[in-house]
Amino acid sequence: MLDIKVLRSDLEGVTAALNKRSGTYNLDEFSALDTRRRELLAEVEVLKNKQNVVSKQVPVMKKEGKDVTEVLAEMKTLSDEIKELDVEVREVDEKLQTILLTLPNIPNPQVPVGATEEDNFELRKWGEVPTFDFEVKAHWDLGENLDILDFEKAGKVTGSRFVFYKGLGARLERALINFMLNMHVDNHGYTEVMPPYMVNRASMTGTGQLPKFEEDAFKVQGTDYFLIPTAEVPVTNMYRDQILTGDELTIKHCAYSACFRAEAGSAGRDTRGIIRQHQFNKVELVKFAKPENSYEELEKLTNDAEAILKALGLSYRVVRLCTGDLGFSSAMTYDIEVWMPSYGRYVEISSCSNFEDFQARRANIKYKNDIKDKAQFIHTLNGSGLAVGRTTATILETFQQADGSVIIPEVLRPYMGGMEKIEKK
RNA sequence: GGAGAAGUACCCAAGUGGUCGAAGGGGCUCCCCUGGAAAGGGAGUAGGUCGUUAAUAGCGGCGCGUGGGUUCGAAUCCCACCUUCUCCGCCA
Repeated sequence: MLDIKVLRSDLEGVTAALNKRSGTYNLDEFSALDTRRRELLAEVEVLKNKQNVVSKQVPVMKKEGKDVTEVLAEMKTLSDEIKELDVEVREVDEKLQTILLTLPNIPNPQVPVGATEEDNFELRKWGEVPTFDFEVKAHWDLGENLDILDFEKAGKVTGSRFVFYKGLGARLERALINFMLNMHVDNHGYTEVMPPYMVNRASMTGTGQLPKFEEDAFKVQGTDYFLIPTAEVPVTNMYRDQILTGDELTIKHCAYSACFRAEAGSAGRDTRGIIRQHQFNKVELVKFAKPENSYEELEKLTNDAEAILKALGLSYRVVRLCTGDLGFSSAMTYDIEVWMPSYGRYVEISSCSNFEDFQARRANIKYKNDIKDKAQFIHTLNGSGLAVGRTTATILETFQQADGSVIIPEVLRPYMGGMEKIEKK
């Protein structure tokens, strides 16, 4: 959520900044409602003050034996007026709130202005793009041939965009989860969390999924719970409505979770394989930082995610998303894209963002250095470290052999019972 | 899921319609006492948010789990919901 005071003081500047994103934003309605709200408040608060003052006099008058019936009659009228105005205030407030909750974050000035992913800015590349002296197979073919991925059974059991991992496929996915978590906990100083996979409406609103993107989420029928689209939601909301102390920061959490996305409107994209599923595994990194060092923390967080790809020996690049490609809540995002041989291009495997105080304002997460200080909003950050299914897909494709077997990256072998290769039985 | 109990400030806790933004205790801060400390004595102690404003100054609105309602007036009465605890049921 944007700071209403900033909107008031620099409406044009904010409008211009938002319009660098995809979509167009007009804040005239906001402006009118905001003015109306303040007019109403000024009016009703004078009346409430009068009501408070007189209410204190009534018992005194009664004690003195004075007749209060006339005063009470007058107060009844006042009370009715207040109620009417309060209703109006509430209506205006709700409209204002809806507008505020549907406005995206202001891009950081460093974010390149652009319309589509074509305009993202490539910052660095790591590793050699793998080459093959045989015809490259896609991970879905490799997976089915090795009998470690089964799309057909998942289609029968559930529906499209689901998969069964089987045998060493399941083992590989699980190995990756453990490898990633261990590295973030042991080498990067994150505290592991296992979050709930369902969250309430307030949490979804806190991180920015609601109210605007309800159709992207799976709603649990008969409840007001949603299946989490990412562990970011429960982990960030752990600290909702809290004032943290300065010496607690930076808080760093990592969390494995299954993630659930309706992917409404994405039919036809990445339909084959495990790149775009309704349910997928992800290890997420979440940070709560002081504003003065949040961008430093974003660099570190991105490096922490990159460390996984380096250890696995997968070639990747890091791009800074342009304004047109930037997510709703983010002020700046680095995407890490891994080389996917079957696609013949880089594919997103991690998205690392600084939300600045956008989520903190929605979720009401603050901190103060000293007890005497005024509490201020913290900055929240998060990034995938990494998307596990996409990592599995990349490993299968990158380390495939001419005979259809796959060499297991060395760092994963301890997690795979020392096994070096996945091959057809 | 059923039955019961509870949610008051940093913590414990009193308060069933009016002068209650809220007794009392603990804690914390300051002062006295002391060579210094403890004990003892005294004083202070919502945080937040919204509006007004140049202002983190004043003033005002809101605030006793959350949201509604009744009333001239609600921590107190009514309704719904949330959370915690106890018992029962069910279950991994």
